[in-house]
Amino acid sequence: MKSSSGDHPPLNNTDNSSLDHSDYSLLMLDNQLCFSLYVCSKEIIKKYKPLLDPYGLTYTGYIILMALWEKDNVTVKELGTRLYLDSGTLTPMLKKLEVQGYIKRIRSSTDERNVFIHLTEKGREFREEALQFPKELMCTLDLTPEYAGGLLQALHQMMQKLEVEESQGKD
Amino acid sequence: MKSSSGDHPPLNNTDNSSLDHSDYSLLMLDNQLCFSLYVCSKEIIKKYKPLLDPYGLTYTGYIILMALWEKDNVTVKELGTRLYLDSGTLTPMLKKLEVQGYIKRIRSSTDERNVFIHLTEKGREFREEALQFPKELMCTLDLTPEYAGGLLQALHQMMQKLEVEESQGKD
DNA sequence: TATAATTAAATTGCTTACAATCCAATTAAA
DNA sequence: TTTAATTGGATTGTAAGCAATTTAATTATA
Repeated sequence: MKSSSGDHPPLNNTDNSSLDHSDYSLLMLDNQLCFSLYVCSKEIIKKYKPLLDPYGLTYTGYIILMALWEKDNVTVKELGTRLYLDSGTLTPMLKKLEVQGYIKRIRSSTDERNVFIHLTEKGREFREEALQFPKELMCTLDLTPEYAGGLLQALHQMMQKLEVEESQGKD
Repeated sequence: MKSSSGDHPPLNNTDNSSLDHSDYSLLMLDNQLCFSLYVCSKEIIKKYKPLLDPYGLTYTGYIILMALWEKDNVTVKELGTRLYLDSGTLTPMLKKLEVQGYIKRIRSSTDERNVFIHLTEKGREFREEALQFPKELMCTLDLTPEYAGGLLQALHQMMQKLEVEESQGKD
C-alpha cells in the first residue's frame, strides 16, 4: 500500500522546471501508452516461457496453435492476418511446428500459391494441456475477470483503430 | 460505426459445441490479454518508424533517450531497470547511440564496473523534435486524453504486479 | 493467346531481445 | 591478507520480427 504517490510519477506531471514553455510531460515514459504496452507484453510473454518450454513451444508457436484451434485448415495468409504476422515470420515458424509434429502444411492443388495449415492430432491434444495456462497466468497477474475484461475491450478498440489506419494511410 | 457486434467475437464466447465439458473460451485469441498487448505494442511501435527513421533512431533508441531526458547520467544497470532491458540488449544499443552522437558512455573511475550514460547536446536537442511525436500518434490512434489515461493506469498496475512477481517468484 | 498485373509464400538481410556465460572489479568472509 | 561471493557490463548464441525482394501461380488486360 505504498503506491499512491510512490515510485511512479503522476500521470499529469508537467515538469516545467526548465526555462522554455515546452511541456515535456508527454515525453515521459510513465505517460507513454506504447511503452507500457511494450513492457507488459514482453513481461507477460516471459511468464509463458516456463509453461511452454516443456512442449518445445515459444509464445509465437502458441498463438499460432491458438488461432488454429479456433479455425483449422487456413492459409498462411489468413493466419498472418489473424495474428498480425507476415510470411517472413510465419514460414520458418510453421516449418518448425511441422517438424515438431503439431501441424501439417499442405499446398493447395487448386491454387498452388496457397499453403493450408492444419492441426495434427498432437496439435489438437495440446489444447487440453493449454487449458490450464490462462488460470495460472491470471493468478500470477492477480487479475479479476472483470478487470481483465475491461482492459481487453480497450485494447481491442485500439487494435481496430490501428487497422483502420493501416487500410487508409497509404499516403 | 459497425463495431458493436462486428468482426470480433464476444468476450464471453463459450464455444462449448464440442462433446466434452471443457471451456475453451479462455484459449481464444480475442480473450487473451497478452495477445492484444503484444499486437498493440507491435503495431504502435510500427507507427513510430516513419517518425524516428529520419533521425536514424529505432523505438528502442527512442525510449533510451526518453529515460535519459528524465534522468541523465545513469548507469547501464539503472537504465536497464527503468526500461526492462538487460545488458545484452542495451550494450550494443548504447554503443550505436554513442556512434550516432546522441549519448556518451563513460566508465566510472571510482567503481570501474559502472558505465555512466549521459546525453550529448544532440541528444538533448532531439527532445525538442520529439515533442511533436505524442500528438501525432494520439491523433493516429484517435484517443482522448482521458481514455488513454485510464488505459495507462491499468497498464501501470499490471507492471507493478509483474514486478512484484519477479522479486518473489524465485521458486 | 500473349502480356501485364496481382497474389501467396518463401527467402534474405538486418534489428531487437533474452538467456547464458564470461570477465573484471568490488565486497564479504575466512 | 587470501579466498569466496557478488556485481556490472560485455559477449555469444539463438529466436523473433519486419522490410524488401524473389519466385511461381493465378488473374486481368490488351
